[in-house]
Amino acid sequence: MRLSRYFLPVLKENPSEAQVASHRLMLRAGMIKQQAAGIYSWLPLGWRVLRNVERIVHEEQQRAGHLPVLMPTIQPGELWQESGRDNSYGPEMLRITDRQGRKMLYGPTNEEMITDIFRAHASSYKELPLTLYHIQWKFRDEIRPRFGVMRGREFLMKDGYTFDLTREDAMIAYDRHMVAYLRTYERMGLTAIPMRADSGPIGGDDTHEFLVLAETGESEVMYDSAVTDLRLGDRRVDYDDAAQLRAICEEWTRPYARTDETHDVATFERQVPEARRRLSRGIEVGQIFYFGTKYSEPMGATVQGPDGKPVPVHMGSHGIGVSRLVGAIIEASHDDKGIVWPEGVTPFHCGIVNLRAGDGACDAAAAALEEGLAALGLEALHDDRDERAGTKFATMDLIGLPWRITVGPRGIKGGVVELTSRRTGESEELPPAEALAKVAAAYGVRAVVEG
RNA sequence: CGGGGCGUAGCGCAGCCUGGUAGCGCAUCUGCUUUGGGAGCAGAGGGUCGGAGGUUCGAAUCCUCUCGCCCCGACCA
Repeated sequence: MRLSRYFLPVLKENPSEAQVASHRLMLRAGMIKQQAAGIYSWLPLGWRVLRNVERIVHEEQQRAGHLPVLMPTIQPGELWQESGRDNSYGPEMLRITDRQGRKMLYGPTNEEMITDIFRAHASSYKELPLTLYHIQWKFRDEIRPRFGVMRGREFLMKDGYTFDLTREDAMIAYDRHMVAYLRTYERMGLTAIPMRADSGPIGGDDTHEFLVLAETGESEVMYDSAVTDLRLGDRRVDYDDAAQLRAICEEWTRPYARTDETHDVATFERQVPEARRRLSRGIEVGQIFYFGTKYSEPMGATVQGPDGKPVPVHMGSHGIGVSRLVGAIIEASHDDKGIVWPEGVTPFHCGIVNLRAGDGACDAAAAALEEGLAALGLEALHDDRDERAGTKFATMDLIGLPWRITVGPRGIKGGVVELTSRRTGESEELPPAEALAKVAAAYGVRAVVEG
C-alpha cells in the first residue's frame, strides 16, 4: 500500500480527551474517531488491526471445534422477559421501541438468544456437546465510558456458548475454552493470565478471567511471577483429549493469580515465595464461565437423555473482548514514540520508507521491495510521500509497524537498504534481498535469497 | 447518578474577569529553498465562538435554559 493513496490521518499533538496511552495513540495514529461517548469509528489502520484480532479469535475458536454463527445486534424484548433478566439487567441495557411499539433492545450479550436457537433445533443428547460462538457488536450503556475502545459502550466481542448433557462434560468445554484462549492471546503477543474470578453463588472453580498486565488496568492483580513464564509455544494440542486439556489448565492455574475481588493474603503468602510475589494491574480481556442450567431451565432448553427423559442442558458462556484487545495490546506494547505492534496483529507487516521520493533509483528500489514482500504474502506500507525524513520516521514509529526498511540515495549507491526493528530500535544495512528474507523470517515465511 | 472541568479553524490553545465585531502554534493549499529524525522564507484558504433565548446601541465575553465531551467516585468485557 502506498501511503500517498492511503488514509492515515495522524496527529502530531495529543488530543485533550485521551488520558491513557492506548486511547491517545489510537487517535494519534489515525486508527479511530470518536462519534459519541464510548462509540467509535474505525479508520483504515484501526480496521486492519481489529480484523487481525478478530481473525485470530476465529481461527483459534474453529481450531477448537467451535462453530461460528452470527446473531443480530437487535433483539426482541420477550426473550429477556422469559429469562427474567429484563428486570435484573437494568439501565445498562439500551432499550428501543420499534414503530409498532414492540420492545426491542440492542444486545448487551446473547445468552437468551442462543438458548432460543438451541431449544428450537436441538432435541437429543446425541447432538451434544455443542459450542456455538459469534463475534458481534454489543452495546452496554455504561455510566461512564472511558479509555477509548477499552471501555466503550459499543464494543466488538466474541461470545461462545457451550451446551452439554452434564456438568462434567460442561467442564471439559470449559477447559477447552481456557486452552483456546491461551493460544489466542499468545498469538497476539500478549501475556494474559487466567485468574480465578468471583464465582458467585454456584461456587467452585467455574469462572476465570484473563488479565493482561498493564499499569492502566482496571483491576488490581496479585500473582506468582512463575505464571508469566508459561508458554504454549508450538506444543501440539488435541482438543478431543480432555486429559491433556485439563493438564494444561492446571499448569496455568496452579500458580497463584487473582484479582482484588478474590485475593486472599494468607493463601498468597503461603503459596508464593516472597521473591515471586507480584502486585500489578490488569486489563480484563476475556472470561470463561460455567453457569449450569441458569437459562436452559427457565427457557426450556432441554434434550432427551439416553433414558428418554428431558433434561435441561448445562451451559457456559465464554467471552473475549475483541475491540478492547486492540487497546489492551497497545497498553502492553508501546513506548514514548508510539505503538509497537506484535507481529501477529500488525496492520502491515513492514514499513518501507523512501527517503527520496522522486529519485529514480530510490523509487525503483522501494517499489521492488513492496512487490517482493507481496510475493511472499506480506503487506507493506510504503511511504512514497514527498516529505522529510524526520516526518516519515516519526509516522512509522507512531503507527508501530514491527519492521521498517529504509531506502535512501546513500545506501542505494552502495546496494544496501536499512532494516530496523521497531521493538529494539536496532538497524542493519544489507542488500534488499536479504532485508526481505529477514522480514520474511520474522513472520515465519520462507524466502529465497537471490544470489 | 453525585462532585469537578471544558466546548472558540482539522488538532492544541489564547481571548471572557473589565462587552466594541476573533487571534496564536501545528496541520492544509501555492511558490522558492531545503532533504537520514516532526525544515526555512513568502503568500493563501478555512471559524453560525456547541445550541436557543435574554440584557445591551453593540455579546465569544454578562444572564437563563439546553446539548455535548472530559476527569474523580460508585459500576463494568
